[in-house]
Amino acid sequence: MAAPSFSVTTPIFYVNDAPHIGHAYTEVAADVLARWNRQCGVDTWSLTGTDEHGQKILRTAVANDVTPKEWADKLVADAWIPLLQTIDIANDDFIRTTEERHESVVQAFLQKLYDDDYIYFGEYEGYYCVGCEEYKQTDDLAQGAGEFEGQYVCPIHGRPVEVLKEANYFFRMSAFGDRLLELYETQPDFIQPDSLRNEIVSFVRRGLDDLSISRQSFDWGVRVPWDDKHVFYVWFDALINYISALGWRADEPGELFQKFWPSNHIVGKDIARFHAVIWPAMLMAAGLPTPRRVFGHGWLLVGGEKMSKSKLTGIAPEQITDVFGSDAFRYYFLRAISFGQDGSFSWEDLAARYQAELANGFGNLASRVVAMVGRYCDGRLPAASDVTDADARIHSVVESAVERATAAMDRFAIHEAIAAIWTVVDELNGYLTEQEPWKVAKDESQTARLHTILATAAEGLRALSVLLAPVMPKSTALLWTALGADAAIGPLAEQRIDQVATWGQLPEGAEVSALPPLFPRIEVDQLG
RNA sequence: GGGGCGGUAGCUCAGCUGGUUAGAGCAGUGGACUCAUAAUCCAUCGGUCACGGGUUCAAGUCCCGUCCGCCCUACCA
Repeated sequence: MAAPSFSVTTPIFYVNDAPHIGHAYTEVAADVLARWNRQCGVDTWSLTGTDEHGQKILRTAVANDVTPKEWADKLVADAWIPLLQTIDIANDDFIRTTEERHESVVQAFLQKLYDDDYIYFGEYEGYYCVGCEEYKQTDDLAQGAGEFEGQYVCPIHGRPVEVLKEANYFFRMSAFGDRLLELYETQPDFIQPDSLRNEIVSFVRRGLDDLSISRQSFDWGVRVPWDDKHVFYVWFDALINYISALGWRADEPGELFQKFWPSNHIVGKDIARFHAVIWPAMLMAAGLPTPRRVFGHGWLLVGGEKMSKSKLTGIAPEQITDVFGSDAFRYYFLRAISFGQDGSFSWEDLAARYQAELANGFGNLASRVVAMVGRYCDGRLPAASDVTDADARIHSVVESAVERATAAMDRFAIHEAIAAIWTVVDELNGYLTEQEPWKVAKDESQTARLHTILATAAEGLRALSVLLAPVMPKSTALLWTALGADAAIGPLAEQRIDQVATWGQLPEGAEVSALPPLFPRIEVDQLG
């Protein structure tokens, strides 16, 4: 049997404008899943990247008086790569659709479909919205007013649509309806969450049309290999990134592809259909395995409305990380929002959770334990001796948290996993208050008891560091070092989640060093 | 037009196949404690479960209707 492996992708982001917290949310979720699996000892691979073709980018570039490639290069360098730094993403690869390694795979993939008669030449006429990059049915359109009087306008972009008549290549997607339904049936978690699955299933049940997959009205795209007057439609080009990055070839699948395909796709629910219908149909046509899972997360609501780039309600991730840090960003969005559902964002809620959960809960817990080991044990980790029910209870809470968090992460229920882990924070704070080590320390006959309490608390922090490392890599690393764990048992990133509940890993005498506040209080006037 | 989702404490949300006095976190209030980032711990206040009917011994939980918010999707023209 092959070694367990896990691969996860984000959508590749359209480089037409700057990243907002919705993009960052997707990135963080995928990153946490990747880091978690990696620390479970699973061979893991995570992918993100940028989507750089299409008419919209061409037009934006022209408007800015640069070539589309120059425009894309600039945004990738100035905005999208830095985003990954801002929110601390540890991706294994970053693919750009303008890279040769991608374009050649797109051509090979579609050539194969063409050779096997899944692609044919046809004609299409319809209303086309440049903003959406897609054809619209008339009922999807609004009547224009004012300067656009008498024209159809796209309700999303508020701009008139264009009538296009194109002779294009079409993909025979209509042939795959039954096989897609069978896929949804036999693999119920192929599309998650269930609400989204239901939508997709009923969409496919109504029957699928063939898809126009090429354009000849402009040339910013991957050239159709058998007809150089055409370029591929941007979505067809883009979806293939998931296997081009793995080095797939028509004749030679390649090592990465063999090992990591099929991947798990994390996407916003608005593009779930591309990933759960079109993409698997393309893969079926090519005779390749369909994705492991397509998970559509919800939208971030700001003031009750979907945050969107076209409505300019976007918040830049740095606005948050500059004040609260990347760990808090990662924690907040994954903890406060049920993964898969829409979630409200507000500065008030962010600040409140930062204060209550990170500063007062986890951060302060770390401070008090480390400070007591310093004060009462000269900074040397003490050993536990006679274990009371209270001590044993800490251990069992950790065991239960690991079990529940692992089960939740397997379902991509990230918020549930974090909630399960957080029971350890709450339990430890209560344990310390009840055991009153500061009182025990005043009685010299109770030194053994004092040591047991502090050793138990430190073990709890060790477990928390490991369990929370995927979510908050920076602060847990600080805590890990302060506990002396780095020197005693090795780097945090190498600690296994499936072994974290084994008690007593921190050795007696480990050097516990001072710890600055992990989540310093934020003054109100620092808020954006 | 059809289908789906949501409307539960000030805020954000749990409440599975109907079953004792509807829950959590935060915020508020009172108390305990001092190791810690004026942190922690305990207690407590707070809801006609959108509205109106119905089924049932029993409904937030099922059925019908209405209102509000959102999503998917058709047709006539």
